[in-house]
Amino acid sequence: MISTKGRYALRVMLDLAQHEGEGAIPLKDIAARQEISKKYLEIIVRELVKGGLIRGVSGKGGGYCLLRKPDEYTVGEIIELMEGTLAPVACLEKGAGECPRADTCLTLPMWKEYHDMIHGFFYGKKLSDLLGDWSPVYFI
Amino acid sequence: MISTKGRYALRVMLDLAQHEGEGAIPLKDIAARQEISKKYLEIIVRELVKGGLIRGVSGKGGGYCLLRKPDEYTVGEIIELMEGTLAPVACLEKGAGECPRADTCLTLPMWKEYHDMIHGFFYGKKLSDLLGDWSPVYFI
DNA sequence: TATTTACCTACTGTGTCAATAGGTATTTCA
DNA sequence: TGAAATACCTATTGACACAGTAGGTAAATA
Repeated sequence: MISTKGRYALRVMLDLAQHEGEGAIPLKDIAARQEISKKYLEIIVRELVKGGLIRGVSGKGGGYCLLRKPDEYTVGEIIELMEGTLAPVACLEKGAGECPRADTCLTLPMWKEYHDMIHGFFYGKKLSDLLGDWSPVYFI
Repeated sequence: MISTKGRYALRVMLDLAQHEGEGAIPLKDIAARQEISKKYLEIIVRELVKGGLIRGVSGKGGGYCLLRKPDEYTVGEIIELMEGTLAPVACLEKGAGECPRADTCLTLPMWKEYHDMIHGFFYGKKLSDLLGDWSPVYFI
């Protein structure tokens, strides 16, 4: 299961994308639209800021805004930042030492294949791919 | 992350598959080969028995055995039995009521796609697919 | 200077994970 | 018939993460 942190973070990013160009978006508004506790969202956006995905603007008229265009974010980087890892098993985590059973483990190849698949899935999706009702731009 | 229950259950099933035709395999032997606490494995095999995947034989000379051929098990049914669900989000769990935000949720379609993908991955893999060093059968 | 916002530290209840402990029931074999 | 080996069962536990809540400080604007 993807935790609420990962799922809420994605919804925050989408909310910011939907209000792109409107300046800093206050968390209060995001919390109201998304029907998520503002207090809890504070924790989530703080991690997004620390992770370099968004920017916070203090003071009156402040809020949060994207640092890139929606098509320059992948869903993978958002989810992975919040979840810590996309690895399905500990031995595939970055920085994990080689498991002593690795040579004979019958399941490891499958976990690798699975990991590659979900990694490809999430990193192959852009934030903009999830924005549904946008006005398409036609290249003439 | 897939829990140890799911991963250990898979290894137990593979161990049983590797010793198919040798009668009941005592848990003690499986625990020794897999280097997993026998006490903890007891919990896992009990669920496998209750789930109808394996059979237990009490008494001296007893143990556990598969109820089907290794190519008649999918990895999916094993993992799903142990994990409870393969759904990545609560609103996609079997028996979950429709989320009130479902109509406007920008992320739901992606979670559905993700769910379908991992479901297909695990249910498309047979237990026998993970057995490495088997003698291939050539169809002439 | 008042207001609005982000930003920060700390705390908490709940539940799951990953086992462990200590038994009882069942079957086989000598 | 009794000892041994096995499955089967209930209960307990420590650690940790999850999903928040509470109550503040700092910064910017009008």
